[in-house]
Amino acid sequence: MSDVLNTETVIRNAARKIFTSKGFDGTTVQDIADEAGTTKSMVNYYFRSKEKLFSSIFQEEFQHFFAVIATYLNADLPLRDKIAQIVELDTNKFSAFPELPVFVMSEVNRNPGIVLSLIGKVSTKEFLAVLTKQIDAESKKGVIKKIKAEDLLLNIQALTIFPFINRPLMMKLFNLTELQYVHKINERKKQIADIIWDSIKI
Amino acid sequence: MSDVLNTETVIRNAARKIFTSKGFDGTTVQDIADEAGTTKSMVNYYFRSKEKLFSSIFQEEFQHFFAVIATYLNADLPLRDKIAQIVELDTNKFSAFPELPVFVMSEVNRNPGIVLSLIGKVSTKEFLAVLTKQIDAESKKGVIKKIKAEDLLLNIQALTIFPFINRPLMMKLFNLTELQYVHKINERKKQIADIIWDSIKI
DNA sequence: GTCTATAATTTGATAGAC
DNA sequence: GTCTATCAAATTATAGAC
Repeated sequence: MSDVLNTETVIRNAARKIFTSKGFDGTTVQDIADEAGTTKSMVNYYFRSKEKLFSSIFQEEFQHFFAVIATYLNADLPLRDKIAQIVELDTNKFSAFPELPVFVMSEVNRNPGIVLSLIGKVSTKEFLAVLTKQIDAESKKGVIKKIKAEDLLLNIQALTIFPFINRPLMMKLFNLTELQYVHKINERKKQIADIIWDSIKI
Repeated sequence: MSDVLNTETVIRNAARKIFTSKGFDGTTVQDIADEAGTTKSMVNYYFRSKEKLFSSIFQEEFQHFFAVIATYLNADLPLRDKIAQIVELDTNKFSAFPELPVFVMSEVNRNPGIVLSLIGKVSTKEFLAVLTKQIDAESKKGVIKKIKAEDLLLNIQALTIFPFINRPLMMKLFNLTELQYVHKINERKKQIADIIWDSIKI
């Protein structure tokens, strides 16, 4: 592994940084070239257009966004542990990449034409099949209520992700320092898992 | 009341429509002029600059965004009813103005320099004082757990608002029609109130 | 107040020398 | 592959006629 990255990689890394922090509309090719220490021509030479470069970056980030859930949704764990696991790992991921939720959510709403076509067939039926079966089994045993897997997932994501989207407002309105914000995010791991479990247990 | 609106109002309404749907970065003065059926010159004549016009619109929308909570947070209602009331009214509001959550959340993250200065002193201490006292009283009676008012509010907002931000993804990944989406949003009113109440009741 | 014209920059993208 | 130069279009904003 060389320490010197080739130009294409340098540009890609610069583009990821700028796009994820300023969005497609707020980013110029010049911004990316400056961040990469090169020229607009080089950006267009390697990626043909701003939109193609953006698409490439978004696709990566979107997969990153769903990576934890996609991996652990079908794990062989009791439901309660699975919920706690997903909340824990997603919180850690978004703490490491705090701009990821805003990036995905903003672009999906602001530039659906560019973005939604990239998402393609995630075939949600399969995506949720194992979890649905698990809920079915545990609800027949009378351990939990009968709920839709997609609703369970929506509530987990809402409670986990919203604070990352709401962060500037939370810090402003609740007068939080960066440290207090991070502390609250970590405290929430257990709280969220409890809220979700309480909402489905019998 | 005349049916004919003056130019300033027409421009303001056009600006609200374009800004809330495309954001500050995605909007041009020309877009607004076209929507208003006038010229760029007129937009700048009345509002001096794109940024000043945006600030004016954002301030209005931000107040709109918090209107329900600000009104009902200190209402004289049992906590359980108050929670249900806020979820119900906020859901109705965001159903009528579906772009409001994305607008506020995106701009707060993408253009904090323009936006956060407009929010000013909402003096959260006062904002939450009554609710905090109410929680204190009911928790001393042993009816509910002892929680921070700000955390309760955060969870209510997360569960209520997130589906409006996540809407394009939900519709795509869960294969929902517009009608099914609206139906789910309305079903969630009771579900959210129950989730929140279950999470704090003893 | 409203318009046309235009200034001054910036944008995304390409041409062409090396 | 990398650069400079350049294009055509678009951008925010202003000047000035009416």
